[in-house]
Amino acid sequence: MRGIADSVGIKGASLYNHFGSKEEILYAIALTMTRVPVEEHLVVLDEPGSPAERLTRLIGVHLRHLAVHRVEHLVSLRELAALTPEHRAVVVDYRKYYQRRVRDVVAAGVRAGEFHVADPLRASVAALDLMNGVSWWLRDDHDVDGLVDTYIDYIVSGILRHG
Amino acid sequence: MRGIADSVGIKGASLYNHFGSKEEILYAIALTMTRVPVEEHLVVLDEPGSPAERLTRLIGVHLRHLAVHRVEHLVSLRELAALTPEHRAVVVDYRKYYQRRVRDVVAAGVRAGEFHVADPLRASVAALDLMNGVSWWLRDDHDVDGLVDTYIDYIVSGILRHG
DNA sequence: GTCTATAATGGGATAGAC
DNA sequence: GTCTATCCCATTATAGAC
Repeated sequence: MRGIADSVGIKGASLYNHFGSKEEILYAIALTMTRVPVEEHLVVLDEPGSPAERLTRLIGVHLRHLAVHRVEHLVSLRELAALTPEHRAVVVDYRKYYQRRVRDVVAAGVRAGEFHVADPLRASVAALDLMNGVSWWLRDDHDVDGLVDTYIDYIVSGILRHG
Repeated sequence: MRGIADSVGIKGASLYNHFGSKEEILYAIALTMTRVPVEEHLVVLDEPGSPAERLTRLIGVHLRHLAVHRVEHLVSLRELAALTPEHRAVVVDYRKYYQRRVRDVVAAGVRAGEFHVADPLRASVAALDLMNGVSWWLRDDHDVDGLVDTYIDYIVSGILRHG
């Protein structure tokens, strides 16, 4: 709490004018980091285009969001266990839904003959692990555009064998 | 500490007959989880065979080790920040060395015309992220043999474009 | 809304009996 | 080598002045 307060330029005790508890702060971070992707990223999966085109767009928005909110992403993962069971369930549900939608577009690509994997769920888990792994080592001086292009290639052309 | 003691069937205070501090326990876990892969896995990179063959064997031993020591793997990642600077440096150095050796075999594969990636370092980071991501969701009832085959395919044929 | 001061809590660590 | 009892201290949280 003191660290958070320091970074905002106030004392630890003053945080309690804005949040009821530490858990509430962690929940706010974790909730934002899972709800925003569901509400704002997944729309690209409903736009026109082939599964490969739609997944490609999702990889872009996913990685760019992660690049901007790297620390919050790590916090929401690390502190998931510190949430109340109720709050944790909300976050986990958002994550599961996101995962499911990625799996669905992979499965659609397989049905359309664009992708060639035996197990769409496993491939979508791998794709998300690959993307989320970026948050462990990304630095501000990295070229995000190049990163996005490379990871689209790794996932779409690589893991999913498109084209 | 009390949780660890419970799982061993003794009281928390009795742990101090075996370890001097909590940090010492965490260091023992983290050190084992980084030194063992360096000392025991990397030998497969020195055995005969093409880069693709040697990397394929490394993926196998890496994932099987991770499947057996899933919890320790997560602990050593999560508690890295809890180590003393000296201990953390040792662990980080082992990890960097492992990473470097994987990059080297990827680079060798590129030079040999087996792999087709623009940046061997980035590809090796992706490959390791992909493998290590498994520890977040692997369960005891998963088929590790099938997992290994799939991930070899994702990495070697997928990301690295072999064959 | 922020501050200082302080309470309350939880968990790492120690002492000493057995 | 394990136990109970306790200490210690960092951290979360509250009280009340300004």
